[in-house]
Amino acid sequence: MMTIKNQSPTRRLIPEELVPQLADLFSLMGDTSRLRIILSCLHDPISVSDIANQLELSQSLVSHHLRLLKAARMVRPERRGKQVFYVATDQHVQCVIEDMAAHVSEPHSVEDE
Amino acid sequence: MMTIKNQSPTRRLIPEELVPQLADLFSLMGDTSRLRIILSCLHDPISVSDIANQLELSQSLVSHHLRLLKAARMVRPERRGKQVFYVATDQHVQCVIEDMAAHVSEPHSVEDE
DNA sequence: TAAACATATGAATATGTATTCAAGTATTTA
DNA sequence: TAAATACTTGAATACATATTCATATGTTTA
Repeated sequence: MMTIKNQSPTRRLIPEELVPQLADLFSLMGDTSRLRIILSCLHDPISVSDIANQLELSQSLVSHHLRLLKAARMVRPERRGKQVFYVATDQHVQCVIEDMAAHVSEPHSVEDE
Repeated sequence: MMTIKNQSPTRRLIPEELVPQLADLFSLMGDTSRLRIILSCLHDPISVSDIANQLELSQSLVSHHLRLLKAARMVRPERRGKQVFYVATDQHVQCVIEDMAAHVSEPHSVEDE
């Protein structure tokens, strides 16, 4: 049998005091409206009204969500004249989403759902 | 003003129909008790009562949470006699958590919080 | 079999929060 | 300057859900 690389070097322990912070971030991503908003400004800056139009959400709602996302440093605002453009702060969020998508795509038997 | 939808040729890695599923998963990880439970059974199978003792949560609460995590295929049960051991189904969840931890550790100025 | 142990589940509650509406602030334009 | 545009914010509400308690189910042991 082939030797399998032990995963211990890649294992990173999550310190207990980080858990609430992490949970807050996951919670933010746990709302479909907010997750769509995150996806909208993941790669390129986009204005609030463009997000609202694209996702068919009220501007007020988008703004409320962006405030939370901004507070969690998941997005960063950038004013351009009358408009405010938002963009994801770093690439980690994108990685998080892609990893989760990989989890969803993981094969599984039909009986365990 | 501008009502053009889909105006940018953004590469959408995440298909729209996947969003609700992803949001559900993130939502599950967005609760501190549940996130701790996930971390408890991330690497090795652990019994319900051991999780409850370790995290100082009631057995009932742990069981309720495990039911949701199991339904989302984030953990998998395995009976051993009277006890039921739970373990994470795949490594993607671990990656998700580590990516998010990296986001938290990302350097940032103190004024934007 | 009954008793014990381990886990699961249903109902009730209390707390949180997504969304809407109305009003406010900021920036540009006439 | 006032008006128009773009966004923000506070309050109210409707809905979701984390937790507890009591009870049920499943498994082993006496």
